[in-house]
Amino acid sequence: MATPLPRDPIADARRNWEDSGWSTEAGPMAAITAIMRTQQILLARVEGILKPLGLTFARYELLALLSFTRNGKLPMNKASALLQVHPTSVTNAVDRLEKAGLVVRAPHPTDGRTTLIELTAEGRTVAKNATAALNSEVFSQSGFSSEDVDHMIRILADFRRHAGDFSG
Amino acid sequence: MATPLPRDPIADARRNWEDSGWSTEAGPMAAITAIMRTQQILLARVEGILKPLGLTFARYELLALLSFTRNGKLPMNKASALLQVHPTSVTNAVDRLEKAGLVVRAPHPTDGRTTLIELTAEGRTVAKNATAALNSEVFSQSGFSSEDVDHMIRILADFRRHAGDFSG
DNA sequence: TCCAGACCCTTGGATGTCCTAGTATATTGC
DNA sequence: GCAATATACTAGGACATCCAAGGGTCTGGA
Repeated sequence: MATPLPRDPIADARRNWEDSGWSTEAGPMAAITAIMRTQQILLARVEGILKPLGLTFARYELLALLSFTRNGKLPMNKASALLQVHPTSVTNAVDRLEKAGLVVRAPHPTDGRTTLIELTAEGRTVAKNATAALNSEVFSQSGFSSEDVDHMIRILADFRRHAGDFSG
Repeated sequence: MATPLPRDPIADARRNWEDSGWSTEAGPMAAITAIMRTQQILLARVEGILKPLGLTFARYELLALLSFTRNGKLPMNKASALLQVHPTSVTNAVDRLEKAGLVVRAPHPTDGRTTLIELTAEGRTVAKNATAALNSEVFSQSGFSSEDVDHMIRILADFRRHAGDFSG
């Protein structure tokens, strides 16, 4: 990470692919590899901002989701569906957030199987601060031009819809 | 994954951002969140293909990198730099690949600090099979149009260069 | 020549993700 | 009404990633 490489390793990989007879697949391979790498860079930035606040990206996402609900409550399974992560990942995040006093678990009033996650007052404050920090430190200077942002949102939304994330 | 959501959760998040006074940051937030989710979807596909071959994406990347070198050897630190992951991640991957007989560790001829990773004959075969599987099962039907692939490669390369990945 | 600082790899610890069960509660269908 | 099926959450395990530390090896300047 310290020193930039002299050449783009993904462009090199693409050339290797083409030289090996996979010309058709070289482009998608390069695009997918670039997405993987970009995600890694962005995640590192986000976690760097959240760490001083005692949060990780996974926990922040849950906190932010709760803060945008009307009453700060959400069933675990709903959170799992909206965040599109495995239920055990939500259990893990809630365990840690609860230990930090940012959320509490509460029984569902009518369904005994369901557990509600409730934002605490402190959790709401931390969520607000974290959002402000991410907006000013990451999102407002993402490194993407405005046109590129729009373009990516469109491309990736098409992809996600096609992958079955949502039907809208 | 089972059932698609009725609406795009990222588009909803974007609306929440705008309603909270973060209009400027809403776009980049949505784009970045979409990249995170897309990476997750793609990684799951890739791992699903590699699993029957006894590989994970991390191990495959190392195997593929080695298979494209002239003699199938690479110093650990070089692999770490090219794959752009932490040195300990390479140690971890090599440990498992070595246990599986796909690579071996060898001392560097002139620098006593350095360890070389060497592809075994079996490792080369597995790498070839894995690449063929990924090309036919993932890259050849990525879900991105040809234009979108080109566009993303350009956008993400700009981003990665700007982030310090490479200087070329 | 020789030692301090730089570099390389590994170990140990914290997190997160997924999968596979296992337990408890709801729902459905006969 | 009761058994079979479906749903919700959690425990345990496998992997991967990063960071912090530690021990071995080089190298350059005094």
